[in-house]
Amino acid sequence: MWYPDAMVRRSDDDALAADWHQLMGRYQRLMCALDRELASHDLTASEFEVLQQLELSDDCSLRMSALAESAHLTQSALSRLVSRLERDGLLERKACEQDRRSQYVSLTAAGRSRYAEARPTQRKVLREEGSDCLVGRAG
Amino acid sequence: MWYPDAMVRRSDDDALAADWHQLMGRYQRLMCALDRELASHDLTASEFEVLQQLELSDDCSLRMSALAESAHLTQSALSRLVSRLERDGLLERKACEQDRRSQYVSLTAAGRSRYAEARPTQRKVLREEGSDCLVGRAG
DNA sequence: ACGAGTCTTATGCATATGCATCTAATGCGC
DNA sequence: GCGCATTAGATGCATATGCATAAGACTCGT
Repeated sequence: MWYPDAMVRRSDDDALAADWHQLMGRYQRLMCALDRELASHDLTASEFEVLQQLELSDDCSLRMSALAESAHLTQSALSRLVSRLERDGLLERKACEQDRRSQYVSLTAAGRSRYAEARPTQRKVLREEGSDCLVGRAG
Repeated sequence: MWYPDAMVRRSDDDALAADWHQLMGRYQRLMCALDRELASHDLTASEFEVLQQLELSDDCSLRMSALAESAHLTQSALSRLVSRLERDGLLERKACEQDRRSQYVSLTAAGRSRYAEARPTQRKVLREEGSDCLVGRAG
């Protein structure tokens, strides 16, 4: 069945809006719970995510832009977040030889162990708060 | 197959984490796009959501607590958000007769028309940015 | 009727975030 | 080699947010 551009079927749009509404709900609930619980490890959910992406990377090291991409953060948000974690000794910036505009970010030993400590907490929250809204959606 | 509490199957936890990672990505991308586009109507995505929940309510009026719940916002976030929209004349607080702790929030005419103006923009963003990560997930 | 406990909303404070912009470095055409 | 466009990352600024708490209103037991 066909519809002109200017008259997209109302129900399609509304289904999309309903999905988005649901997505917001899941995100807010999980994000708040994670921030609250991870606070005991002095980490926010975003910070944890950055540590995790580094841990999962080949040599625990990524370029800023790649890290921003994989942690779903803005370039500016990542820049500041990395500054915080660097100040706390959890990771370090290293200049890139090939392109002196770029920086490599890598986990320190402290960063790896902080991540190891925090991971069970994060997983517990995901199990407790997210089992009804995450499981089976990995596709 | 059975696993002791302290040793939940690694793959289950990791699947949950992968789902959460994906959820974050979808949320961030859509939220940013919505904020950017809705700015042309002087609205944030959260503000739009509040207007929408009011519009969808029976008499365009809800108690603060109910509104916070249905818009997926913290009580404090909603309180300030409502103050902003009230200052802009898009909605108004009304005292509740039965319980003088409570407030009713209701759309003004300006609020309803602002919502009507903004909705096509929001729907357009959902269609363009969200078609690949929302459709079919309404359940 | 009084007081303890609960609920509803507002607010002080600290902070994370996005956008716009800036600087420095790189690449590309000529 | 020299400009010009592009790219990487840092930062000024304004703002939205969460947590903790405050203040006022309600409830219920005694």
